[in-house]
Amino acid sequence: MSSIREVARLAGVSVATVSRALKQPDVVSPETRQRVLTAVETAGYHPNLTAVQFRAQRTRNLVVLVPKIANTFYARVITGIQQAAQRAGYGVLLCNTQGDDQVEAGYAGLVNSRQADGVIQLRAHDPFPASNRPQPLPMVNACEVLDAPPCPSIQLDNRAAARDMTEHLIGLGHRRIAMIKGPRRSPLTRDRAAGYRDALAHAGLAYDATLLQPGDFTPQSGYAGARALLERSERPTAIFCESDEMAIGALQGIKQAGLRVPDDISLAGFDDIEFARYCDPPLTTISQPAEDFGEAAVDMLIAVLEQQPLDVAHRILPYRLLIRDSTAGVGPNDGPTPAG
Amino acid sequence: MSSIREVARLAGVSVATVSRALKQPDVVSPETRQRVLTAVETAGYHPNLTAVQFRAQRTRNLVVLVPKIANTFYARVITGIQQAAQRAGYGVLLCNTQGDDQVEAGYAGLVNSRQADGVIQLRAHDPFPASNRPQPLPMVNACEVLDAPPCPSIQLDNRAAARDMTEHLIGLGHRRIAMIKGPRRSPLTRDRAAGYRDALAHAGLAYDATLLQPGDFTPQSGYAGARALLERSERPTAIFCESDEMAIGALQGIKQAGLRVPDDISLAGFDDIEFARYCDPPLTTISQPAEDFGEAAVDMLIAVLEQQPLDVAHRILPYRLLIRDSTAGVGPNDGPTPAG
DNA sequence: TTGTAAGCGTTATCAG
DNA sequence: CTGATAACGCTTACAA
Repeated sequence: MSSIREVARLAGVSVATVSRALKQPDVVSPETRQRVLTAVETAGYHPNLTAVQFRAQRTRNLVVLVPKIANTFYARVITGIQQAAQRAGYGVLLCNTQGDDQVEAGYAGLVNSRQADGVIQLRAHDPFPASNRPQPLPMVNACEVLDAPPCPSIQLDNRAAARDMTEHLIGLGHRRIAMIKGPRRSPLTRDRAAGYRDALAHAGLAYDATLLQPGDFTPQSGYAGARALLERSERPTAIFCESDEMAIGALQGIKQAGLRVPDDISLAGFDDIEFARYCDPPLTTISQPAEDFGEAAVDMLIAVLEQQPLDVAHRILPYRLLIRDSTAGVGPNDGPTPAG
Repeated sequence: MSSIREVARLAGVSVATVSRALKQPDVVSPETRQRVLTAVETAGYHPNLTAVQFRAQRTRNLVVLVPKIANTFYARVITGIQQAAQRAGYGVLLCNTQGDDQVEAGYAGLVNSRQADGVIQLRAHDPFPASNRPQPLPMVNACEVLDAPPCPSIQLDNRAAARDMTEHLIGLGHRRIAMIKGPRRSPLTRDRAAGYRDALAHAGLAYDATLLQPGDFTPQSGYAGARALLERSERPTAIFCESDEMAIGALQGIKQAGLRVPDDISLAGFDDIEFARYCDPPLTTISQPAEDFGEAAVDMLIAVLEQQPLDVAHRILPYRLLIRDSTAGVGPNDGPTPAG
């Protein structure tokens, strides 16, 4: 691999001139510039970016901490991140963390070891151990956000979205609305559950903790949650899952129990993943601007890194209630229990 | 950020000793080592990896060129890549290329600019322009492989897998078996179509080009392909899609046409993505060891980079025919047209 | 407009 | 066992 020195030798100029000819072309004479360009060509020269980064004391690389790359929602967020980063001239180091604190800390260490300039964290957890915490903190927290994030953040108003969905179900006449929740610790779960309670309270409906099922955002847990709910003596007339993946599992569980959606039971998801509209029936859900999360995260992180002021440190992105065919009015046998 | 010099100053030793204390602890005296470690602690020192890479003239980073990160099959491959890379002490630069030659060439350039040591290419395309092609080529081609790859490769025996699936359908009594294909240019498409023809020929069935529909691996194209096939006067009794995502779209198309799977028509996919078993009915498909592709690619690339001999330069990974509920025998009305 | 030379942080070599 | 020093490739004062 030829270095700048080789080019300088070929062009009969100093290395400084080569550098200038490439980085500030207008400051060298046209003839020199041409000679350098030719030499670059014949030498097959490519600047050594590692050397450039080393000298510049920054890499223009961003670390992205993703709990699970295979999750289709995160995949969309990542797509947005990549696009925005490329546009801004930054590279992306994608790290699959499985939500493991240790692994996250390790990857966050890329900033300490100056392999990257900043971190985009897609989980509600601070990956920087108190011991080696860069100042100012080059981080942005997106999607699942800490309660008091030590950095800029971008999230959905999960509580409002869940309230809207629950109100949609209530509006259809549902009174026994179950919820299959996400991971216990997640703020997402807490906020969506809060929105669900908000809607119940607002409609004057009793909150019944036995209508809540635990889950972990996987189809398997949705399946299990649905089966458990259907075994109750008084089964719910609607199930609201905190993610589409769980709803897809729940849908299978409901069908295997011999019930129909939405005739016998309504089903709602959250996220609007690609397969939601290919479900049978297509899934009513909340659509999130996944790619926008990624773009916004990159823009804000770069602003932090380049010490530009942020107009909003904590952004809320809009959602949409997408009513498809998996939710409908309660059937004649599912309404309020007749008196007597 | 403190450098090795700061640590040396604090410990009252030379920078060389600090470096040794950290990298070859057994070569410095215990007391010195202890003093250095203490100094590292109080200085909050982290080695500057950029400097290390610069000096070592290698990064221990691998570039992965992914056509579409949001594709669930690739997501699994990536998961395998990450695991294997981490185990081997390599980092991963994940690049979403959308199958764009320009973008790929740009990312492959990370090797030329020494931001990465090698490339894992998941598409049948050589990302290195002839002009700047490193020698020896630090690349591995996995999943969708070039016909004469200029580097080690890992792939499925797509032709055999498609033949197996087609034979499964023929064994069920199907005679009019349609295929919804992947992108025209892809070797995957060509090989799977070849396997389909193999099976037809072997069973003495006529090959009917009008039973082939174009597609691009998206659910949308599967939907469109299915609708087109069902409009034929003599509709097929089975549809074999070259990917599960297309099969999921096709399934919706079939249902919307008022037909049942598998009663009226059998449907098969390819890949065994997570949602395949959550389809209604669960999808018969070919399962691929996606994570193994990733791991094998990393292992082979590292062998290339570290100039270790490869026992097999071109690996074939095993598939499994997964018979679920979307394929069944032909119905009484779907058999060979009665005479007269 | 161009050249000289320092310096980024690390490690390897060589001398002590 | 430890220290001094050169070198990796590049950019940028500063000098010419």
